[in-house]
Amino acid sequence: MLATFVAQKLTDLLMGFPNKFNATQIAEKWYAYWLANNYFHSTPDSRKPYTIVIPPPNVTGVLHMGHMMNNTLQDVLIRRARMLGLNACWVPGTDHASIATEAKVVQKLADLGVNKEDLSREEFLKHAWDWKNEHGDIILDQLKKLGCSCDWNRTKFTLDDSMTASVLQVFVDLYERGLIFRGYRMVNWDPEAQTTLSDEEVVYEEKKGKLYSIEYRVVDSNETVIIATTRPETIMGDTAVAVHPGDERYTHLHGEKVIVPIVNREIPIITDTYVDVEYGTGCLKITPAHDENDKMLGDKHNLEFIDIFNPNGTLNAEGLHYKGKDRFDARKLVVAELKSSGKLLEIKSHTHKVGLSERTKAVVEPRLSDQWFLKMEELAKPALLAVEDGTVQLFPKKFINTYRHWMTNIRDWNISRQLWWGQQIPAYYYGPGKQDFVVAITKEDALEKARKKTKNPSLKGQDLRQEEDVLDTWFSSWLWPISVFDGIRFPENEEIQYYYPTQDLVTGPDILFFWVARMLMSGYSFRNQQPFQNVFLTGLVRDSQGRKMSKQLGNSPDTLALIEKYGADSVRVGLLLSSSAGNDLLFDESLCQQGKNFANKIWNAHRLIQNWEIDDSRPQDATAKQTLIWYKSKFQKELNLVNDHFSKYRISDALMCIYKLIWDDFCSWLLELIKPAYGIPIDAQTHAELIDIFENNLRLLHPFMPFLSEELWHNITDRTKEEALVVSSWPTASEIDNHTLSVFSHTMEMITSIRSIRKQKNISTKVPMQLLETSSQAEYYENVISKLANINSFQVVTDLPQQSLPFRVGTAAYYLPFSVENPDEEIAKLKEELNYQKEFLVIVQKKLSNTRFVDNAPEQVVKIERKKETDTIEKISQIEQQITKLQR
RNA sequence: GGGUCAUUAACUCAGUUGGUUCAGAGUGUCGCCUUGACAGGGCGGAAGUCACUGGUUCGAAUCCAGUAUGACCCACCA
Repeated sequence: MLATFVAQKLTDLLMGFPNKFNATQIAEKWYAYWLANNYFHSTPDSRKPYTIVIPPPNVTGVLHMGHMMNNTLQDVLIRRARMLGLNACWVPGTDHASIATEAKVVQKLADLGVNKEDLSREEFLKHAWDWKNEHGDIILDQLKKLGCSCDWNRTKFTLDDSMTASVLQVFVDLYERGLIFRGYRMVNWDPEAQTTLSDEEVVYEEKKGKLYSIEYRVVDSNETVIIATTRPETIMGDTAVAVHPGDERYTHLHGEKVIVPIVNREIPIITDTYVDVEYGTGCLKITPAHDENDKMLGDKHNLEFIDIFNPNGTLNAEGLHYKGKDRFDARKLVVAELKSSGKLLEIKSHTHKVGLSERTKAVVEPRLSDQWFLKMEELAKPALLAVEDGTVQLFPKKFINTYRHWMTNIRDWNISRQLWWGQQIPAYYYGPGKQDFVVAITKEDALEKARKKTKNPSLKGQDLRQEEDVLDTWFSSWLWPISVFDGIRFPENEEIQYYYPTQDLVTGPDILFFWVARMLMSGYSFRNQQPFQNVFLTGLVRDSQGRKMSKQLGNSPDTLALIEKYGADSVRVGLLLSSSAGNDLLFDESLCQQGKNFANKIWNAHRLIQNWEIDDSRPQDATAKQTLIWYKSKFQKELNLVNDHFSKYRISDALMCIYKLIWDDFCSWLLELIKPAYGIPIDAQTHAELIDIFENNLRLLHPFMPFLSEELWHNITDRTKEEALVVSSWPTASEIDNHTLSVFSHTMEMITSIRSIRKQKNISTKVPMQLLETSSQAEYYENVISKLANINSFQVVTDLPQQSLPFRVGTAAYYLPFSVENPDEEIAKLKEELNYQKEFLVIVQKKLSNTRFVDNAPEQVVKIERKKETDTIEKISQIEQQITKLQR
């Protein structure tokens, strides 16, 4: 026994194809080969382009599950497009991610004992670029491990000179169109990164907090009013107390003043219908500098604005003796002071939503400040229309509603950030304050403009001060599909004309507004055309318990370890098997195992084909010939399905079709039928056709499992053919032989039924099969049944055998002549089935005797019902005969 | 508070215009098999009141209304 085993293993080794393979080796080998042959590189030519721009991952990023999902999908699409003969171009790149990267660099410097404040802008940026040059390509290298076939020669970075040039051009252009302006507004302030954030960069989380009731004494009176607040530390910034004008409890206090505790400032009681009478005491403190709604009231009632915070979230001089304390420490201290002075009446627990900075997780502070804004309303119009009229299609469609809602309620975009890592805003101040400025791409242009504007030709370069702020990261990425082809600086260049608009965009719904919507706006604004035709929105990758993957929970698998363990092909399959468009996917590692099993199955099928001994002199085996004819049609049928799935972005359905085609139809049916008896060589004709078929399987498989398919493509034969699978062609559709398909399918069902009876009755010998000559019959392939169901003869009989085991496929009845050991049991079974059929007949006949059905239902449907009726009657008669036989 | 989507087998999900014997797939599970590609395998089986309640219809997993549960989006009341 051991000897045979060892002999087998030796044979394997000699043949060069052991029953296992090294996925990592294969991946490295072929990725290098593809790169060496420049297969991923695209230049404009006479073919139709198929373009995808990658959603640029942050340079700070490492490959997480979301990236893997996303980029696998893009790679599947781009590889298939390449095989379809399109000029496939996948533009890769990274995003400079200003806040995230700056935070990383600040942290790194801090670890070295260096404060950002001690560095000049230039010195800091040098550190930042060093960091980028060292770490920026990590994620791109990881994408290569996954097999992504990006055109790496085109790799872009949102802070590249060419990209920055586009950004500046756009800024100046929008400014000149009157869409960019400076404004003193309430913005979201991240006290940790010490910058503003756009509304989209604020994430709200439900937090348990406290609601404090504080007593304010009315001036020259013993009366008090009670206000409720979640932020008692902001009382230093209070400049009014508001009540509803119709609230009778406070009518007598209109026009009076109250004293703010601790600061002892007198502030007016104002009336405004904004105040909710029902809520709390109906009395509201107003802190115009630290709350959006309070600012609105402050503007309306001409209230004083008192800003009590420093940019880092500590209190400034307005905070009196709490000056320098952090806002949360100050809160505790203020509460303590109020408590000791008896002004604090009540503390209730209270859950409310708190805005957090998406990048730093710091609690966002509403803060009044001078910032740059972009007016969005006009820009949004064509972008909304494009989605509504179908010029741009969203998959899945459900996102259209969300999109519309956002686009019709769009607010101005705060585009300035108080950071250094990013594009510095090209605005130049020439006066003492920030009132007088010009906007220009270069300092020279700015100087010229400033001279004209001031009518002062002696103005010098050093009189200009460039705006310190940089632009929001998204202000460069919203131009991505245009700027990667230099389409803004050089609108007529060949590249942009050829590649734009791109075809598909694959990204997560979380950046639908951040990015997708804005790209649409910039596309229409700067090229009068949509930037892409289809947007495929993937779901979130969750863990098997449905939880979001996050660092805190530690439930996000190490992606590189997964690739290492299962191989990139298997991980891709694992991800894709469970990813329907737009729905979140619950990732379980077992899916990768399933992918690996599939890879192994294919590997071994190839090994079988490869190791067969071939006999040139033998004529083609009839069963094999028959089976090959069937498989070719089956393949065509599935190919059509796969193409259809692709057109609807049902990528996992497409993969499942291929999975079943290869595993079930190819391996379980075709190979089993073609396989000659042990020791007999295969005929050359069959083998050659088999290789053709296997190659076609590999073509279908390639977009999903690029590495393994490429490896087998080169292993399987040395005939002349396309040089590599990656640049070979996707199978083309051809005729389907429906007759063969249906006969084969009937045959397969018969085989399954016979096997089932064999299992039940524990029959392992060869048996004959009988059928009544009077019975209606379907076509089937005897040789196939003989081989796979161990049937040795097919007898047509005039009378039902006395003792037999019947089975039925459709309406065709067949019998295995066996003595029935326990007729009663069989009769009982048959009677049960008889009852079912009779009941079914009643239902069908009831339907058919209903004139409303016959009159209203489409003819085809009625016809089908009539067929059901005749079929069922025939079945009933068969079963009754079988019962009668057994009863004798 | 406003809105969107979902709920189908143990799990993850399909189910297209309401109509095919429509209740499906993959995984898992159970039983049997195993020296000739693959135990990461083969063969066969079991498994669901389509969330619930009504309605429309000749006919509902599918359409409508309501309820429950969950997810997400938007806006936020101190």
